[in-house]
Amino acid sequence: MEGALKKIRSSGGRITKARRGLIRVFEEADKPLSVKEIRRSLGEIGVKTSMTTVYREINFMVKNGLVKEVNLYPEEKMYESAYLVHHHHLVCEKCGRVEGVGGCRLAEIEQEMYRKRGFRVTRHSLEFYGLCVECNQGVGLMT
Amino acid sequence: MEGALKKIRSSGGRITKARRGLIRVFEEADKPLSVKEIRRSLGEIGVKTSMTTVYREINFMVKNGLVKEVNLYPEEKMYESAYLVHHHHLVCEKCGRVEGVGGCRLAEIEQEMYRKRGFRVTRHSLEFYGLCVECNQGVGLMT
DNA sequence: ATCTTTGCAAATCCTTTGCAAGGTT
DNA sequence: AACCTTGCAAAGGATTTGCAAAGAT
Repeated sequence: MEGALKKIRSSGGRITKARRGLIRVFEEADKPLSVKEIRRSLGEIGVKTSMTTVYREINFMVKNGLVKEVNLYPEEKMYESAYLVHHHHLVCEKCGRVEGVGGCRLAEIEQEMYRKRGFRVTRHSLEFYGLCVECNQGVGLMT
Repeated sequence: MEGALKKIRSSGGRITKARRGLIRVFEEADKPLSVKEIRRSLGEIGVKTSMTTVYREINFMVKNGLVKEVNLYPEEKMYESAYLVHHHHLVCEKCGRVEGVGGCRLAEIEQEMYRKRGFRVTRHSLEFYGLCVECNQGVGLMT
């Protein structure tokens, strides 16, 4: 929260209800959110805003490094806090649940990209799709 | 080409100029294409069509397993042939070039997701972003 | 001949922008 | 007081849909 407020101030921005609300929404979110979900979440904590403001403020927060875009679905942009530690996503294609997983092991592969192809990797995006524990119950079991 | 035509027929579809053209475009593409690029590529091989048809036929081809959606940028859907062998993408953030890389080593990690969390991974999407060989020239060198 | 595909125009949906009013510093 | 942010209405784009004409089998 503090770091976020500081970034806003140092970019010449003001601390408004919408921004406080957004910071809180992203702090409390346990998965990436779509623009609509963000607006709904704001509403749930008593911050009423227009879609216009949500769009504008999300862009502001992305530009200032408070929030990151996440590429889960080709249909819809999702956003999550930029303060989360690096992780990947497990997306259940049945119920839609999204979990984060830490323990990234791509560093070695990235170095190899540089050695073998001269491509200097600065970031990556990795998502797994499938069935979560609950949706997977009984699938493939011989009963 | 043959496999593709067969899939179209077996889904009750007809072999039209647009579809032949699309199959050729995807066979010859060396990177994922946006809807606009697809239309342009069609034009270049002499297949004039409307945007409407491009949208409709791409969706048809995705639904019938000829083409896959690729999640390179949150801004824009991209498409590539579903007949390519599994690969990931290297996206240069300076010049926009996109290369494919084979040699996926995520199988073990996927098994671990199942053992440790019960999540059954069926597919994944991995893209690397950074600077390609050419754009990387001289960067970081002490001259 | 029958059923599918095409392209236009219109409809929809999502996102951005201009601007006057209100909020923050 | 100066400057930033908000929300409305309107504009701009992208994608989808209805429908009559053209095309494929």
